[in-house]
Amino acid sequence: MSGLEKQYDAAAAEAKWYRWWMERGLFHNDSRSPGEPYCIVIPPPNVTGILHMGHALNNTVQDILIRRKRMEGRNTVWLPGTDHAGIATQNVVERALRKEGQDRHALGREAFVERVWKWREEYGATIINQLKRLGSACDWERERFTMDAGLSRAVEEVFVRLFDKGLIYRANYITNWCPRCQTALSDEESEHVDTVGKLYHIRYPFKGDPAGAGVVVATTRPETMLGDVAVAVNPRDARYKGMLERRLILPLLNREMPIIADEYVDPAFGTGAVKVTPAHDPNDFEMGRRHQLTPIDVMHPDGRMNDAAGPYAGLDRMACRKKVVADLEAGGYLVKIDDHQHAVGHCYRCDTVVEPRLSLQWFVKMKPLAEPALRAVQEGTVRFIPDRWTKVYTEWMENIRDWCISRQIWWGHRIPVYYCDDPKCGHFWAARGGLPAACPKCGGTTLHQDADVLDTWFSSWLWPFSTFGWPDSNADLKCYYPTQTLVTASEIIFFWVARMIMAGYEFMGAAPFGEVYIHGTVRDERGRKMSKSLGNSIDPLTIIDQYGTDALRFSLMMITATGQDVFLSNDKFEIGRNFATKIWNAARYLQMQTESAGFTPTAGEPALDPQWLSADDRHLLQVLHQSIADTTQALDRFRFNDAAHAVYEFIWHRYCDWYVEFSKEILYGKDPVRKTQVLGVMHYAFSQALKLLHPFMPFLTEELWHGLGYGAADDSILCGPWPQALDAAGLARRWGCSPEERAYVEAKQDLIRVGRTLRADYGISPTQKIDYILKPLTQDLAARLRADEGGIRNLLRASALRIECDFTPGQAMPGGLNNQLGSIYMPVQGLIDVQAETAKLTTQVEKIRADLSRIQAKLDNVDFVAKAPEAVVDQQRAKRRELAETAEKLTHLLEMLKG
RNA sequence: GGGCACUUAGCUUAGUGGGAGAGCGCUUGCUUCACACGCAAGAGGUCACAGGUUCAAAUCCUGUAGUGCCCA
Repeated sequence: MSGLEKQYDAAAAEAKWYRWWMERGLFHNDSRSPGEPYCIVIPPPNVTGILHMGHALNNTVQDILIRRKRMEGRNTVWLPGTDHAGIATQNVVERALRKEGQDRHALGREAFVERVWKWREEYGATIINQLKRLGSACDWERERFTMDAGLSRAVEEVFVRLFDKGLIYRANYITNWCPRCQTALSDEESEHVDTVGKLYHIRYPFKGDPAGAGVVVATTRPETMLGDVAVAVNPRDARYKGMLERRLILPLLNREMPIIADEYVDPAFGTGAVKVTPAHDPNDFEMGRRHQLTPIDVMHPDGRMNDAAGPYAGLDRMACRKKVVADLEAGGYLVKIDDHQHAVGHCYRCDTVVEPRLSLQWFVKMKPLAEPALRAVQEGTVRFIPDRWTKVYTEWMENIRDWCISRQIWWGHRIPVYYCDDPKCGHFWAARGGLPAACPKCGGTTLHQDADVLDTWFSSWLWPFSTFGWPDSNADLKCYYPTQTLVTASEIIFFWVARMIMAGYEFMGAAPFGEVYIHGTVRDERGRKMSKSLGNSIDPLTIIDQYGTDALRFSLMMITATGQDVFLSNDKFEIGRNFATKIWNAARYLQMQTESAGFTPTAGEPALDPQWLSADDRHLLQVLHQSIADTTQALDRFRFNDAAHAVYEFIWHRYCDWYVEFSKEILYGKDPVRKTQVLGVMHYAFSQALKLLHPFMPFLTEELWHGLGYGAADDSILCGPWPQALDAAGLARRWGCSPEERAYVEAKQDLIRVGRTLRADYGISPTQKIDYILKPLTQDLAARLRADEGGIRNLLRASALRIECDFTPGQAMPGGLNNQLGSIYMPVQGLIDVQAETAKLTTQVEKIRADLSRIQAKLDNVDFVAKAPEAVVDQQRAKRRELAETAEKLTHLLEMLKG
């Protein structure tokens, strides 16, 4: 056992032990490893990403689960990796190209994709390395990337199967179009932001009556009027009866349009008449279809107006809006402009306002896939924690809409659909293994592949099995699928969790995991989401440098209630750092005492002879086992903050505050047998506590595990076993513990606290030794307290301690009371402030009398006595007795004071 | 517009029917032989508001107000 340095060097320990774990392959398992499988797949971070606090929270939780299960002897695999983040990564590389004065179109598709791969080789490991700094016990031999050959093959396989089943189709439809990224987005990728916009009321005159009242329509996007093909009203709307035969003239473009009747129109909204723009609005598109109207697309993919916009061609959509409004006003068509709050879709990648736009895209038919996935959650095969997410999931699944999976970008899995270029044939089909030799329909050999790539989530939804080699069958896939726990944030329940469950049933015939733990969102002190653009992020790596990885992890867990959002500020991380320092110093004390006693510690349970154990020893052992039970149970219930609190409370407030202080009397004393016993208790308790703490603070605990010599040089704390809690019977059998004795020790601690308060009240310096007198309630207690006299004296910093059952103060002196044990007096010559002391005791008596009368009122209530459970009534009676006794004793103390 | 969550000490919060707890901050004293990133003692709460259920409500129900999130 080498001496521990005065200061814990977190950075050194982190580098040392992570390498050490890796070298020993402690994070790796396979189907041949012993134990029941326990597997987690990581929510793959974007390859472009850098670690933020959300990742820190997410991965700390996973690491705690994995390390704990590993210690319990399970065959654990935590599978890590990254996703290729199609749009985000393409954006990053395009930005780099622009800086060089290039663009991807000039470069060409093949060269561009090559360039992205090069970028990924150079920067793609950033977040992986950051996950390692977080201490993540991932099985790095299994690291995957969604663009790997294996995962790409899985994507192709899935596409072809769904295509052949008729679940993938191609259609002209209104999709969320990002004019900046120039691609379609899925509904989930368009984020609605409440915006105060304008509602423009525009008059469309009747044909032949240009100055007449016409029909007034309202719109939030006036520039889309250029694509109007009709105006719709509700058929039951009396205001428009008889107008259906008349025709309207579209202002600015002077296009003649019909008025149509459609049930969709809400007569109560605005004027009850709506413009119909099938190429730029999903509802209008449906209406257009119902009435056989030909859509007019007035916009280029980049958001500029096209030739169909006539004089507005070439203008950006926002500039066009201004000009259209000005022209309408000039022409006398603008009736009014109201403020209007509505939700506007924004691209989740670049925050550009999304344009609902008609385009030809690929979709997945979701209803058939959703059915088993919905059932799985309703039947409890897949469980959400906290439970409330079940409802969110269910509602989304029940109203599921088809998934737009094609993206007009180059970085991603290219859609494996091939077209026969023979104009007489026109066949297209999905195929595995690249460009086919000939068209299966006409035999033609001029073929081309679809230009689009797939949504990144189309590869992520296969993650729990594609990462294990699917579609090939193998031992690991059989062993680890289904995985056990998925840990993620609520933001991607729809994007990812729901779709994984669907894919699991469709392709593996089983749910991909049994439980989904949804943790909260990391926010700043003011409750705002941390984001780069707000500049309110706290960088986990800065925190790691400043406080250490363990401090970051432990602090996060201490302040994060299950499933609640977490509010962070820099100084919150002091919790973990201070705790780490506390533990370090407790270890130094233990090591120091161990060395000077010539004691050899062991990791396991020491041979403790119950006949030598003191009440305080047994108390600590009981409290330890309570803490083991509490921590274990909290972890089972995903109550990470409760688990962290349980360990913190034990180490700091039970072990350090009381037992270490108690131990000094013996360890600085002369009884070698007691020294051995106390050191045995301490090493046992400390080593078990380190184990409980290991999932939270992996580095510090490994450092101390070795530093205190608990394992062989090659033995890691990570290898377990996880501590097993003894129940009351077990504790009694093993060490002769009893609840009664536990209560005695806690009463003794309270008595010491009362004595310290007396000292503090009289402003006596902690260093000044003074006398105390204990007056126990019974001779039995007197005997017990005498046996503990040295310890009590030490903790009170008393020069002398008299223990007398029949003590009566000869003069007024400060005193205090413990219910179970008796009174404590502090004989201070000439210092007693009778008035202050009387006031203090009087307040105490008054408070107790108030409590007493409340309880008395309860017991006088016949309904309470008749209807409340007997145990509760008994408890109240016991309490009444206890309070009455206390009041009596305090009154006695008061009388003494008066002399 | 629909749904979900939250409102407890100055701050961050735990606590799902029977004694209001913790961490930080604050006050006082202390460089006490592991630790000042510490020790000891202490102050501080009409549990958002209004009703209801119950012998009993921070806790269950209804409503109101405020805050946040999700969906349309």
